[in-house]
Amino acid sequence: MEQKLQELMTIGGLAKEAGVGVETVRFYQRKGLLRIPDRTSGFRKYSELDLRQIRFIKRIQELGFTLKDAESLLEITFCSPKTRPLLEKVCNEKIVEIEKKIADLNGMLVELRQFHQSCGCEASNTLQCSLLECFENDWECCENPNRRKK
Amino acid sequence: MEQKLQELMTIGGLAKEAGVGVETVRFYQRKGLLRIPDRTSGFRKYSELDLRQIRFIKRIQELGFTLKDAESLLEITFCSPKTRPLLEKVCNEKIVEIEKKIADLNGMLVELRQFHQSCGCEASNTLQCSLLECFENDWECCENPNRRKK
DNA sequence: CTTTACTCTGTACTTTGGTACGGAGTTATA
DNA sequence: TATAACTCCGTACCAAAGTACAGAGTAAAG
Repeated sequence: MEQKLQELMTIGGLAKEAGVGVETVRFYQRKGLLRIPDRTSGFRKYSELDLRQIRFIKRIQELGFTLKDAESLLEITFCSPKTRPLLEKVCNEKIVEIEKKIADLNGMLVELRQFHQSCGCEASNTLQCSLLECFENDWECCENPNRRKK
Repeated sequence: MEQKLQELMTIGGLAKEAGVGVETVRFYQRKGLLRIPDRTSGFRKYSELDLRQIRFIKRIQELGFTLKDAESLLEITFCSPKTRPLLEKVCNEKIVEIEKKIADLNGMLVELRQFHQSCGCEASNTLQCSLLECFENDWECCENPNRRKK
């Protein structure tokens, strides 16, 4: 553990490395997502750990989670036997959540592809159909020349 | 087209039918997402079309679009050959976006499941490892006793 | 005919995830 | 040493998508 050799970053350096704004770093600190840093003559000093943590947060965010989620994931700092029950719970919740999200997105994808094929792209050369109607008629309005199913 | 027979709804009725709040209807009107309704003695009167339109908006929203997207989709009232290129573009962008999101989430799921098995559950009786490290080390930190791969 | 339920307008407030700004102090470069 | 570039703090602001409220008018039921 050679943390003495580690040169500390200023907030601007950290922000640049992490690809976020300086204000964002301070915002994360206010939100409790970053530990309160040491200071040298008033200036915040950050270590590699803080950088990794911001990257972790950004990663979590990209996956569609909120900062609150990121916070709870960061709370699972160590998975020792003591923290395991909580950890397992949070993990399970997260897994279920992600599975649901994926299912939802797959549903959307199916619908969008249908729309793209039937209305937006290949079909409907001269045929006019309203998008509103397409939705309501399960996208059968365009492909099917004798529409008006109801 | 028997629009004369159609009995018009009041804003509350519309909102209830559409499953949204009264304020939401007025908000949509302000935003230009609903046409300006006729009035009888000051009260807004809505038709079936307005109801269908709100349902459309809600559906679009569920599919991960914003109100702005909904607006632009509503502008594409007809998918004629003329509007098709734009429509196709919007669709494609959305599809790519969703596909990327799903891929990311699947990655996350794999990671979380791995973590759950190796750290959060069966394994790691006395071993301590941080979630942060697990992420960074492609989850080899826990299963593999001789970790520190780099 | 009164009371309750609804509607009207306009403005203000909410949450999430940041951005921007003003006026001061500090550090690094020329 | 001067000057640019950075940092400090607190506050205010932004967009999205609503939600809430005050004070007024209207409509429908008993």
